[in-house]
Amino acid sequence: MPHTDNQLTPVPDNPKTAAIVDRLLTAIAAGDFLPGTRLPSERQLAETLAVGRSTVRNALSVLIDRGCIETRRGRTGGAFVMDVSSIAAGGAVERVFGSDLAQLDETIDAIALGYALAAQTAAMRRTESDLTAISGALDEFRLAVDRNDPRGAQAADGKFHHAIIDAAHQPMLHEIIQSLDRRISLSAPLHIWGSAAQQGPMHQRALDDHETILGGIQRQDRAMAFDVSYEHAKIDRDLILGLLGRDQ
Amino acid sequence: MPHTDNQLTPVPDNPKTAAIVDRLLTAIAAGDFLPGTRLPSERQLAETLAVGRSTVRNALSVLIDRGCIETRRGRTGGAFVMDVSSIAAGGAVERVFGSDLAQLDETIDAIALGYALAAQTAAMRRTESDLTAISGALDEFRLAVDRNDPRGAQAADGKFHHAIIDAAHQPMLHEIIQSLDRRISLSAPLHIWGSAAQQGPMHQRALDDHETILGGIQRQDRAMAFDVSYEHAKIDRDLILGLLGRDQ
DNA sequence: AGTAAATGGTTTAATGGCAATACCATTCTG
DNA sequence: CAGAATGGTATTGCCATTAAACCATTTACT
Repeated sequence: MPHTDNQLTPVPDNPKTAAIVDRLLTAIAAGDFLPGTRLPSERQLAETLAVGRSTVRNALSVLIDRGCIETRRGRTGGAFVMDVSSIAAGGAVERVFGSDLAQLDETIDAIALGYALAAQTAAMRRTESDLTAISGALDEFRLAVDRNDPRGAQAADGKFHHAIIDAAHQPMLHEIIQSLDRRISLSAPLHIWGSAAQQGPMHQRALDDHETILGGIQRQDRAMAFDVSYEHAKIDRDLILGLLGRDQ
Repeated sequence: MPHTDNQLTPVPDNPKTAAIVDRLLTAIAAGDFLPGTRLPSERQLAETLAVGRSTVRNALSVLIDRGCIETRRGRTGGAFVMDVSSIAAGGAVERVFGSDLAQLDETIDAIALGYALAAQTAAMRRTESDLTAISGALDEFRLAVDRNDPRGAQAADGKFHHAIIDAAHQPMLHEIIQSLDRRISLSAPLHIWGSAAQQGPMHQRALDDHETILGGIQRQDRAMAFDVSYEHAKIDRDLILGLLGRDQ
């Protein structure tokens, strides 16, 4: 009965530094900067973000502390995104979500709903060229799985889901899903398969799901697209819980 | 094909003040503070938001400039939320969305999708007590419409939709919808019916929609819940376009 | 080899958002 | 009329942030 949600939560300190950390983690989580990749130079980030270089450095030092990046000097130096395993190590999940595993589950559910809504909407709005893009990404994924190429599979997987979101023709949906993804990814990157031991079964399940989802979108069967996407997104849940060493 | 969305948008200046403006607008848009209502005192806001009173005042002055609130002094003074018509006047919509009407449409579509997803999810997850809450809000709404009580109808409408979102049992969905609502509401409050001349027909349409939505949720007919909610949310689109004096 | 260029790392001083505090002006309550 | 609660104003100081140098390291180019 009482629906009094207080929006008036405290404002964080060091707001600019925090905002930069936020943006960089978002970009990393979104796959704009894959592990091993170099971030833009400090001077460039300062200009892009319209802040001083010192502030950028403060933000970068936070990311270094969290083990998300490391820096190298020299002409070809820079800030490099750490490998997934390095980030996942050291209990990053616990550091972010603490003991509140319920919130983690809730976040994953929200992400799953987001992807499912995207697939459902894509089923209604997709054009022929959308279908071409999705099916192209699926072919890539299948090829990478056959080749036992986890890196390629990861890239193709991102492309596939991205193509579906594009097919929903709703840019804000894209933003929302990304911002939700970030909440998980900053501690346990979604694109985590590269380090998973049980790649094989996961990839096979993902491949089946992808094919079913594409079929649903092609036939404009939105219930199918929704349901399979929803369950599919929960793969990440299993992976993360596996990381935590808990079976539930 | 190219899916390179740059997350690295500039960091705003005066971040704390901006954050407070943001939170207050969200709260207002969410209906936590209805028109005519008094906001918490400056000193109280400062404590709640964990900022200095000067910062709160800076934020309030922004809201005053935008015509969202006005202040009165004295013991019973404070910052009062302006009436809808006052906010809607003066081309506030144009000021925010500029000439980019496409983005406005896109935002409304995203909101509609959000409400529709909430209704669909509610259809799957609702408990008996959820149904009681929704149906209670609907009764209130019907009563207010019969009484020709626009204020009451507005309040009951908010309650109805809120109850549906609650029934989806996904708190983040609630956050997301609110943050989307805010983008519109800060310039053209969604709960705008109080000032609409064509209250009657709108209320009747809303009442019919509400009943159909409740029926869909009761019968767990998620397609029905989704579709009617989606179209229902577009009522706001018609209202805003009407405000703009454009027929499309 | 040697110079230039591009990067991260460091220091410094100036700026300005913000916090803390006190006090004034206004208006209602007792 | 006194007190209390509010918005409005002014003062002071802190510190996050900026800007501008300069240093250290590594690579590219001549």
